[in-house]
Amino acid sequence: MSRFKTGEFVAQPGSEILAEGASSTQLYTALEGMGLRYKTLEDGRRQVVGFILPGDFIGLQSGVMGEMKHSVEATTRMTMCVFNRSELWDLFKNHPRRSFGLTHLAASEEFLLGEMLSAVGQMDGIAKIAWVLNRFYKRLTALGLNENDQVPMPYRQQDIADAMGLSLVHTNKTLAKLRVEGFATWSGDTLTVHRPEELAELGYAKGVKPLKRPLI
Amino acid sequence: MSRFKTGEFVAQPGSEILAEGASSTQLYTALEGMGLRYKTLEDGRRQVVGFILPGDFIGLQSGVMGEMKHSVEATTRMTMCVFNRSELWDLFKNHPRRSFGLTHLAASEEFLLGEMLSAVGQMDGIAKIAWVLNRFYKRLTALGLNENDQVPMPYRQQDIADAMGLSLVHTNKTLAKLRVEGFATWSGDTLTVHRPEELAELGYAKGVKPLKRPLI
DNA sequence: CGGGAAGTTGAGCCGCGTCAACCATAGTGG
DNA sequence: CCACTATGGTTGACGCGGCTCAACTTCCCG
Repeated sequence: MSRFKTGEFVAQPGSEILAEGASSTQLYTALEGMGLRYKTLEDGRRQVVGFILPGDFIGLQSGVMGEMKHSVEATTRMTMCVFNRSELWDLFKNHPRRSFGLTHLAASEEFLLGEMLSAVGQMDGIAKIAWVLNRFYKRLTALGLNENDQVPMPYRQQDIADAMGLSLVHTNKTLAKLRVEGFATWSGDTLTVHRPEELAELGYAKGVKPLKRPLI
Repeated sequence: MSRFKTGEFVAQPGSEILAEGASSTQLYTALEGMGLRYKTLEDGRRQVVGFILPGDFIGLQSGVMGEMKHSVEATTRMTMCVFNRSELWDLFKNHPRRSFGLTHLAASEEFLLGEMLSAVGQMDGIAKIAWVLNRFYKRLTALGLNENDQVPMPYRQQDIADAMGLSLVHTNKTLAKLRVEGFATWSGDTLTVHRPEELAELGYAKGVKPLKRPLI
């Protein structure tokens, strides 16, 4: 895969990596740091459509559909691996396994979005918050970033609110509820989960397994 | 593409084509009729994650990830084109254009889900309903199924409610509002849109263009 | 020490969910 | 041919979860 790598790129916290509507000629894989995918509505509201963790691919839509359908922003400092879009073709022509992996990746994204849609559409406030915290905890644990039930959580409450379709105020109050009830504590940029099982149950997510993704 | 076709399949209205969790060895393309994609939560609630129209691909997740992440149900009688999963490999190995098209398709699905998530997460009741009706109207018009501002609409109100995260009752009342205000009338299995522009505006969807998809 | 960004908390209201009838249509069996 | 039933649509009453507004508190960073 290193054949395709054309360089590394470092994004500063708060900077926009790809803009909705842009047709970038570059694609990225996140190596370190965390980011956000979001869509902006005409009245300024924002829907967060995904959290970017190390290993995630960025810009597939642009590569395959010609333009990005959401923006991508670095939350922490991020280092990324850069590819050129033109190499996508080479990949499809000469590396069927890799291109299959890419499709797998797209299907996985679709799966994640479907899960999120179910949460946003069907759950009440407390379940939504429990659901994201749990999903986060599981993904980061799978990445080996869990130390003593603590995982990094560099986002703002507003990001979680925009992800789950709740107001900032209500998100805050719901987090407080989870805290005093002893399920999980999110303070500063670390999330501590005290009772993983019960948190997962609150988020109706007993059966969700971590995704295994083929290397790319 | 006909090389890959292994047959045709007809599904009766109300029947389940693929079940969540199933690892089918068959993939389908819808030729005629309409269907639903949905996820079922543990407490029985349902989130509709997509409407299937002629030309849509069914079972990509199963083909590429090993199992379906949502169920698929025929709403009307549907006729579908059937492929075998094993042929997916052949496609990736020997038909880069086709496999690229498949990835494009997966990315398009992801895009649609993102749009839907934004609507469900950020809009209020009337905007949500206006948004789906408008999306439906546009997609069906693009398929040439529009006659005199009328398009087929074989779904139940419950399906729309489950798609937009609203209760059946509130969906019904909101539809009534759109009807008396003269935006759109949905009666029986036809949807009549009287003022497309204003309906679209209600749904914050001025800028949404129909997707062009490469043939598969 | 001043200013801006994020988090916290209370008050008050309303959109939407739930409950509960009731109506319309179509298919079924006696 | 007509009760009987099932499915889907319609409408009103009422309560609550979550939104908005608004103040206040940290905590940085210059």
